[in-house]
Amino acid sequence: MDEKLLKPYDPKTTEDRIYKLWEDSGFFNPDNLPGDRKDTFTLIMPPTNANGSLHAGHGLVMTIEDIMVRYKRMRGFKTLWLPGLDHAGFETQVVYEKKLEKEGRTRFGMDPKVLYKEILDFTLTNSKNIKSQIRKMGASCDWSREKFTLDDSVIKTVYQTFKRMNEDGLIYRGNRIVSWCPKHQTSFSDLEILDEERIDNFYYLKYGPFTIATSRPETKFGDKYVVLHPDDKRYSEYTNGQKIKLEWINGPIEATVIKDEMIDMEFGTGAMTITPWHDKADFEIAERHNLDKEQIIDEYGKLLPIAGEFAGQHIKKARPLIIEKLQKKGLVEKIDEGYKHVVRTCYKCGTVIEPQIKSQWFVKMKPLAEKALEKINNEEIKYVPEHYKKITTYWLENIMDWNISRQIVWGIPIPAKICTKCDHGMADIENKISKCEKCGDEVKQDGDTFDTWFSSGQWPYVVLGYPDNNDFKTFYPTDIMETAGDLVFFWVARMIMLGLYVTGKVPFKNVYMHGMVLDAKGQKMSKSKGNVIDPLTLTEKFGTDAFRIGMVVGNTPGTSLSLSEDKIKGYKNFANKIWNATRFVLDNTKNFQIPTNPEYDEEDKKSDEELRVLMKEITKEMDEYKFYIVAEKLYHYFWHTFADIIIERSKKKILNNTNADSAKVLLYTQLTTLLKALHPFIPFVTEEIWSMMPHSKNKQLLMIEKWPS
RNA sequence: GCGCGGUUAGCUCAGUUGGUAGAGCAACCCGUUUACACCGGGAAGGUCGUAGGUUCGAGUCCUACACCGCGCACCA
Repeated sequence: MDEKLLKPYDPKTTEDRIYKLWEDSGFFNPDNLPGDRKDTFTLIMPPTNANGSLHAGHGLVMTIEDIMVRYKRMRGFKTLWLPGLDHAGFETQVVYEKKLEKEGRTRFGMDPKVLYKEILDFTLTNSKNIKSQIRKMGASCDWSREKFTLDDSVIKTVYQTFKRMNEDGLIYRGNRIVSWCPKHQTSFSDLEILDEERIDNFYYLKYGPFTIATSRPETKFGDKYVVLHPDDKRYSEYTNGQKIKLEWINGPIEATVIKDEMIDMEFGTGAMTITPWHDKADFEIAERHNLDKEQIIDEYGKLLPIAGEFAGQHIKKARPLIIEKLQKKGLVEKIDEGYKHVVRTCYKCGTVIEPQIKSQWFVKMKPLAEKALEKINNEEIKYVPEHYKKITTYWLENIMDWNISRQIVWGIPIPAKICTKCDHGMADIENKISKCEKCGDEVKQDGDTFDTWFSSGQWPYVVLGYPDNNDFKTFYPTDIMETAGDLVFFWVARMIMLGLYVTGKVPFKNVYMHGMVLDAKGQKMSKSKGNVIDPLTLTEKFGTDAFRIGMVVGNTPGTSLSLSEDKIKGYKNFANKIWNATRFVLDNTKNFQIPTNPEYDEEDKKSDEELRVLMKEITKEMDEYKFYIVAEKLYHYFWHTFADIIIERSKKKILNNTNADSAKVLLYTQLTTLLKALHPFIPFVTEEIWSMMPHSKNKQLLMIEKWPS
């Protein structure tokens, strides 16, 4: 017997060695797998953010996905798990900005090329670290196919898609309201914006014969349209287009009456003035009635010359001063304190979003969403857990156009030229256009980059080498997309839409969403709270196997998981239990030939049957992604049936030599079966034990053994 | 405002088509039996959020409500 077995199981001296064994075997690459494997199983790893180190959420991703992959590999599938790293556009830029800040620098004013190079170096350095951490988790992914979201091949395909969408009329450039973050100096899509409930003052201001209500008096300088509902009897004397002279913040103005059904007669006074440059709803009214639009607030949140004496002031500081002036002029009717409303903020820094009109690239989403809805509704894509289907279809049914321009350097440059005179935008992936195709004037390169999700939304077919690569033909559509629940719109829905648009096929047949990893008290982990659990500290302490099985037991898809050290510790004991049980089994089956047709006594026969039944159940549950229940059942069976009953029972039989052979056969075959079944969950300890089994000399790695269904 | 999820043993959570409530951890008692004290044996612990309804029978289905968490929304 192997001498290692005489001591307790030691993950530290085992895991790296075993991982190397796997990696050197080449079996992570589906092309090298033994046997005739007709059916493929493909899983694309969500590209890991390369800007930091592995956190608990990554630990969960690697665990669940590796379980899926190892199981399918053992089931005889030609199994591909394709790893990738994410440059993570805006996310990384924010991380890097913080670094710059610490060094007393700022990205503004920096040469974009220098900044880009710096972030690239930073990312590449960190990515080495990330990759070794992924290996630590035991991930059996095919490193030979690894991709980075800024690889040339990725950019090439993304450009092709942009060009094609543009030709198909799915992309347009235009002056539209965008969500602008005054701190980060970039626009966002609607998904990067958070709604935050706030309590503010609500001001009732006299606007000629009307009273208007607003929470943002600082936007009102240019308001020259008053909008009323056509059916509002209170205002029936006023007609659409009617001019009214009135005294306003900085002097007399002429206002125009607009009748629009969008007005809610119940709200405020039923009369509203509009600021089309800084409010989406107002913008739409202005578009409908073809009204003037004027910028009041600049990109940094400061008032423009139209604000007169307030010009140059930051809106936050100006607001009370403006109210003071209005009060002096007798234009404030009343102020409601404690007005509860929703403010939109930047999801990264919490700064209040200032809507601005900007000329940027937008994707027309309706036609894309309709195709996606069809495939989801007819179950060509299935969701686990199912309720994500409802969430997705609701979002798709109410989809808004997607702003894909970002004013940051860290990303894929938008391949387009912009006319310096008429602002016409032209897709130009070959960099050939030198004159505006509309007015013939000079053009300049679009300085913006793509929203990072525009490229990662194309990930499944991009990484497989669409359209000509063999991998694309073999492995696409992929089988499952496993990712965090909060990416259901950001990423999953967009992959479906873009995948259908570009390849005509769904990018994956199943979506499996896992929940968030919370701390032991069920609170969100955050650096400021100081409750962040580092998965690598846990694997260091208890072993990767213990961490992995601790992550899945009782963790149903979609729901968040509370992670505690005690739980992981319990599974460290489990790994050791298996280790010790193996010692007993091997000790007692020394020099014993396992017969091909074993004869069991009555109770052993029952036990043999019991495990077969269990394996049938488990196999079904594995196919239904119920890893949480399989892990628990295996744990329970191993400990409380195999160890507590079968091993204990065998002691007497072997000692008294009554039905000893039956006992020995049962011990050996059950251990063998259980090692295989446990392997996807706790790959290291099972592989290590496998190598010490007497049959192992001529045998292959456990990772490619046949699953005992 | 609309929607989604949750509410089951002290804690974390399971509970597949409705048929006498489960696991892990913690706590309690006993025990060093030749794989393992990173152990074994035993016992304890829940009117399944509330109120109705359907049913022979409801943790499970229906309806309201409460609380927690989350998402969506152009109410100035």
